[in-house]
Amino acid sequence: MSRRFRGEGQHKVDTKGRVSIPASFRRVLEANDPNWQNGGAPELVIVYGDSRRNYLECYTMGAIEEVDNKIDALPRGSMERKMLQRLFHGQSFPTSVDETGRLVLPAKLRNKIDLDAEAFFIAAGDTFQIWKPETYETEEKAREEEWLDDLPEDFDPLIFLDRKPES
Amino acid sequence: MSRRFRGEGQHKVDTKGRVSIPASFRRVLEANDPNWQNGGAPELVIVYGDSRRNYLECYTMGAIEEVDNKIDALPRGSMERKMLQRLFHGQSFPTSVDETGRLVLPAKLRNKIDLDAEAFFIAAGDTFQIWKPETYETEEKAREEEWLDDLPEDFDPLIFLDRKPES
DNA sequence: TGGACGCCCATGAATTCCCATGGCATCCCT
DNA sequence: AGGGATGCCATGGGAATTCATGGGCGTCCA
Repeated sequence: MSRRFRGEGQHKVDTKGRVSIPASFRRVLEANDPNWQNGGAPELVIVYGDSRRNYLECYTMGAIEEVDNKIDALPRGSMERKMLQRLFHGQSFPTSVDETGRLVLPAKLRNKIDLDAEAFFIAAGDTFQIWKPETYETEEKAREEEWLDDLPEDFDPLIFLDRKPES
Repeated sequence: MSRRFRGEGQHKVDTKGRVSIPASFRRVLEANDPNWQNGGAPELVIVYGDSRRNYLECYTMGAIEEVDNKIDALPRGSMERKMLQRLFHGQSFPTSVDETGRLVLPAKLRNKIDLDAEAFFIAAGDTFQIWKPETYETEEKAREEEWLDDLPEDFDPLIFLDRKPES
């Protein structure tokens, strides 16, 4: 079925660190978990990264496997490979969604992004992210505004779609 | 079949947020949904955007896939890519038209464009838009009038067809 | 021995599914 | 041409299911 996540949502985090994920995200996790079977709990991998990253990035089993394959293809001992292994193998946390559609975020992960009572979820292609709502609001929105301010009043981001990427 | 939507229409929105879409739009959605098969419910993606946008934009599966591909082609980590991902992956809602030809607009989306008992539909190339009738009337019509006022009495828009856009 | 975590159950609200109606237009038969 | 019969269209209502969220109880282990 669908390979990409779509949509956003905000859910409560209880004292145990349990948090529902948007229902539509569950469907994507299920569809991209080769071991998933009806009724079961889909697995996923949460990549939390180094101290500078202030959100959690969630990969479907299919997506993380793709990443793993790409890492395996890099020359052994190369810096790139080391860095990516640290990020995706070291700074990550494999888990699964329970039968009621919830994820359990261990204290360690919650503290890392300073999450308390609420969590904000947003789709980003073939992964989705979990943010502390305030962080998302201030950091990301601010960055967005700033960026938009450099553009004409009635600018429509869509023009990027039809422009060749520069760089 | 036809790739573009054509026409406009107005329909009632019931208390559950259900609203019929113009019948001709359904044919286009069906024709542009690779997974659609006779009798089934065509899927679509509703992009609602940030707080400044006061209408909903509906993409056929074919159209949204094109957008996705273009986003994938942008450099990872670029601002453009992030912005477009936020808009098309985050601020969007995947759904489908049911067997009776209706769409269900969740409260969140209805509130966003302040929709109540009626919804106005208008074709826009390979997408169509949903407006609160009053908003469309005041905002869009006004904008159109204003624009026309700047042009000579006997101006014919067809001239644009053969002219390169100025950018 | 007290968290941290896994598992089971519970509930109100939102959402989906299924069925129903009246109105129009079209098609077809006599 | 008259007059159904047919079929799609717009809309409504209620039942059934899923969601988001909360609480309790064992258990493992530091």
